[in-house]
Amino acid sequence: MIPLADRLDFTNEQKWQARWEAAHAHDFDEADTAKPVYSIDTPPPFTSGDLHMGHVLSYSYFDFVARYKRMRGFNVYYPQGWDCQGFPTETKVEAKYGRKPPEEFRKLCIEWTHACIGRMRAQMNSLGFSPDWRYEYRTMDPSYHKLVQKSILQMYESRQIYRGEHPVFWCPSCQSALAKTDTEDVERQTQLHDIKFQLELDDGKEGGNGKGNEGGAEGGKPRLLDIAIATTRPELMHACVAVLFHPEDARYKDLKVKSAISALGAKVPFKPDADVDPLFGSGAVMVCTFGDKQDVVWMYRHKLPIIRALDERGKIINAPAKESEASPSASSWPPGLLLNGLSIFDARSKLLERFKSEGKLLSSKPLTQVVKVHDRCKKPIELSLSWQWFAKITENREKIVAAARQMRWAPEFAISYLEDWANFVEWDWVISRQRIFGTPLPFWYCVKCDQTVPAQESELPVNPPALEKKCPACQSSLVPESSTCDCWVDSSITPLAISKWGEDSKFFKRTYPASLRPQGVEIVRTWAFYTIYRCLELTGKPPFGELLLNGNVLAPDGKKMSKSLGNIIAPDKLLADYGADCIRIWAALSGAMARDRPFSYQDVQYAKSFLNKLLNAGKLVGKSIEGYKPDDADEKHLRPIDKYFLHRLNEVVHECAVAWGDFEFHRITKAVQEFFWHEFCDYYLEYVKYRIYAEGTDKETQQSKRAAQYTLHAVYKTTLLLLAPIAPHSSEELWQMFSAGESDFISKHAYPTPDQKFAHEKSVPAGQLLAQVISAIRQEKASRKLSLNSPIAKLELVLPEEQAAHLKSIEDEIKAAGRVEKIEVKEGEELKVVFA
RNA sequence: GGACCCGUGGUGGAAUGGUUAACACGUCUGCCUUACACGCAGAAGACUGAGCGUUCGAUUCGCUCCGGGUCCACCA
Repeated sequence: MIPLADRLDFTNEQKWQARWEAAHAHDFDEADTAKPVYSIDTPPPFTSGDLHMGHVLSYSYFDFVARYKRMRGFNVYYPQGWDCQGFPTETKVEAKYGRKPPEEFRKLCIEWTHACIGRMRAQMNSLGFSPDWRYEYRTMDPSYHKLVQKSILQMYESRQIYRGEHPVFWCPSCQSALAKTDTEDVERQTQLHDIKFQLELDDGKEGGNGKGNEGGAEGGKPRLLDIAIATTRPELMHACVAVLFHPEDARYKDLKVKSAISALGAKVPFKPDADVDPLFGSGAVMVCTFGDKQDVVWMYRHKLPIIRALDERGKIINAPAKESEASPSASSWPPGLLLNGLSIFDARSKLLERFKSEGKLLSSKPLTQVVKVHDRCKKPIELSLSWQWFAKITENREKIVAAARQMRWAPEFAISYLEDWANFVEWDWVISRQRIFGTPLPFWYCVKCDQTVPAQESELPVNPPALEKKCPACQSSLVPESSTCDCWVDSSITPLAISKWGEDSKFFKRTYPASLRPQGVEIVRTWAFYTIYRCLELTGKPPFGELLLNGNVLAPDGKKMSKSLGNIIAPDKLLADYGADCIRIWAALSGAMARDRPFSYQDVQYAKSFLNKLLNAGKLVGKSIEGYKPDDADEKHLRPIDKYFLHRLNEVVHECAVAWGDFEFHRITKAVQEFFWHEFCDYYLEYVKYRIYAEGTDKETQQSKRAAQYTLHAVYKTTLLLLAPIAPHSSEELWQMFSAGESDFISKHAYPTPDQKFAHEKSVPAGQLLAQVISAIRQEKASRKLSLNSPIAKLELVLPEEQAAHLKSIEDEIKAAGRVEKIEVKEGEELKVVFA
């Protein structure tokens, strides 16, 4: 018997982590082709340098699963990667080193990221996570770039990826494209102007003077109807490409309109659209390219033409420079109105003045609106057209949803996030970013031939700006693509990366699709959606069997953890205060899936108490079974109460088996804890002490002792096995009591499964009666303020006849655990104890 | 504004179409009983967010409302 520590000592955890690593206890066994493979497509965390509690929660989840599956005989493939590239790193590196040329900057980003990974990997190890680090990957590695580029080329080949013009956020002041994260919302005061447009009606009637008065009948002109259009951006008027109204708007829905005529005389379509707010202004809205994001939505939806209204400096362009150049659709551009080259502000006042003089400015009133500004320069941003790369998600939405439905989602409702997104998505996925620290897009362009030249597969990984190329057709120099991939392009092929897609077909066949994809519920629309799409396109097969979704960890106050609120819980601090197993038990107890839960110190504290209990009970059990070798022959001498506890143990084993199937970690933990602590420790250990401590050498005493040892051994050992995936360090430490040596890890043993031989249904009434009697005695002692070990000379036990039948089999336990010398039974309605 | 999730003793959270609704923390009262005071025993504390409906019966099913959260969109 290896001596156990007096107190819970979680510094032992590092010892076990080192031993597991040295013994390769969690390695995927590539050579073993007999065992079924269970592969986990773990989320590569963004390499910020620190794990947060959300990571701790979700990574604990699938570490439980990995450890459990290993114990169930699976060959578990559990790699861990890192999502390295992206804007936050660029920001931090720039803040530290300032702006640098791209190559140098990228090197600094890589260096920075390696340092971050080092810290995060150490944190993962101290939490006892058990990935197979031999398969570690980083999205910034050349080998990963190669894979991403290969996937891009294949999707380009199959026409899933194309280049097109697309509006992006643009800062006219800094002259740079921005990601959404570069923007912030600012509330400001502006003017809302009602401007007169006209509708050209096509209802057989004829209009008169074009002023909208009905019923006139002069000449063959179409009838015109005046309407008001509300806008805060009159300077974009020349880019007006449509006027929309709500389909149920009674003012417009029954009109037969040929076209709308803008205040600048352009004829544009007049169409219904459900996104128009009929209560705003006149209920008619002009669509310009691009006043705001809604305009972009409408532009795609109604296939409207694009007129660039502003250049990269935010100056007006594409308005007629001379009167003779009035746009073709404008039947009557106002004479002398020259806007090109003016700033937004100047153009606006010039136009408003003009409209006012023409009577087209119907009203102006103040409006509070929220505008997007560049977070650095605080200047309002514009949407600007630029060449970008796209992936065709809109035409594949049904396919993606169908594939998602083939997978099992835990919990089920989480699939609705994906379905909603698929139904809602308005335009294709923009996969290019004008950033430096990202996977380069492997393309060149020939300006002369107007053609796109993809990289050769043999050239991968490739950074186009670093490789000069000639056009295969005309031999002129190609222009390299300098954009990089959106980070989701990298992470949406993790199931392919880990399964060595395109490199090792045998390995791929064994590990793809991944058995499990664990992830946060908030990235179903991105990570899950894009992964399903891309992997489906690239392999023809859905990427995973089931998905396990986790929610977010909130601060103890129920709010989102944030630096500004100062309510962040740091994993390192918790680790120092409680150790990994307590944190893991906390995670298991937070197991309400895909739901947010506040962090709870109570849970960690409770976990600590429980592990302490487990240790102390282990000391008693260890002492009690010292020198005992389990022997099935002892089963013959089991007392009814032994059978009852083996029966209960078996029920708990069964409950755990069911709960594992549903990833209900809290049920597993709760079931084991309650049984072990409040049944086994609080009752059984007290029942058997008299047998364990018995000195008698007679056969009967020895048999009874051995039967108790048999039961203690079975319950304690099984409990450790049940907990091993959740609290691996503590169970490993305590397992030494049963183990053959240091390399006999608990994780190498089979997870308990229900065993019919322990199903002692008949022992249940006696077991329950004993608990009731002991509880009644304790209650009586408490009410008399007696200590629990105070002896009772004579106990009067009142109980109904049907219960009395079971009394005989538990009399010894009542006497021993209750310190009762003599029992006198009386018949009565309900159970009662009297101290005589 | 849209979709989804949640609303149970002071706190965190289980469970079930049917007698007194787990468990933990906290509180109160005893007890240092030879594994454990990070413990043991006992006690108090909940009309299960509000209102309808289905049902013999609902906390559990349906609807409405109120409150909280997450993701998305955000306004001419």
